[in-house]
Amino acid sequence: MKQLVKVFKALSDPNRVRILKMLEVRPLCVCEITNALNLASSTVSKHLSLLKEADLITDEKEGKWIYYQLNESVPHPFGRSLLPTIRTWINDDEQVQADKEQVISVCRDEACKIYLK
Amino acid sequence: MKQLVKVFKALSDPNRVRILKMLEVRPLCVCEITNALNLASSTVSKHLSLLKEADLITDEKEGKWIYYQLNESVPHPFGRSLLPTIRTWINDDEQVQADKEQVISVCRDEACKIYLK
DNA sequence: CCCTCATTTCGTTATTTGACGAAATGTAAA
DNA sequence: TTTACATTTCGTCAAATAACGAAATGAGGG
Repeated sequence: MKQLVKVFKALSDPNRVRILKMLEVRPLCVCEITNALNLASSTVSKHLSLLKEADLITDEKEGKWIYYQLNESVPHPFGRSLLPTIRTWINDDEQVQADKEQVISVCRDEACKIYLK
Repeated sequence: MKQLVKVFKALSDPNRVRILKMLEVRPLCVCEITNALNLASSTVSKHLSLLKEADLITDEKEGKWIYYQLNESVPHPFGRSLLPTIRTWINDDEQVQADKEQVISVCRDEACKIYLK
């Protein structure tokens, strides 16, 4: 029960859903997500840690960056069922579409400097 | 997006999950649920209205009582997908099992007076 | 070894949430 | 038409949440 509720809580914030939908495109570093969501990086970091706590995403260090991605092997049935399902949801949402297009088109190096300006 | 988040929020509280799992057994009136959860009836009423707002349950007047039940025809894909899935989840949870057993065994008329004592 | 920069942690603040009890509402039975 | 009782609404309070900026941490390049 605790774990199930943790998963639903993780999914019950629009910014975290946006993050998940962006991660459907490819793994992203914090600064790319920060750039897209237009939030403080500390806020994005918190969102990511909640998603990670719910085992919905994983992180991987790569040099200076930490890449977050959808968890390919979620240890509980909730995420194993939900992640593929969510992939089919709200793909017609304007915000989600814009987020994904940005993720596809924007150069990471630039994105990671812009938001600090 | 708003609707999806509303559904996940509705599902992100253990008492509301318990309610949904109990409703898998049969429709229930507020006092039965109140009795099982051991909360104030006003609190239960609030939980039910959130679940109803998310279109996960429906209510139906029957004399003095209002029966709540799982929504048989949820108007959005989220609930249509989630309700059957949740039915397969946390059935080994002790609390959920106890709740369901109580729902099965307890006489409604008694349940509805007991909690007011 | 410094400097830069990505990320996290911490402290603060405003808002939301979950709980309660009291009061209001509505219906059925006496 | 009272009375009883199921349910909802309202006001309040404590705890959780989401946001921020500042400071701490960690890794790479000069």
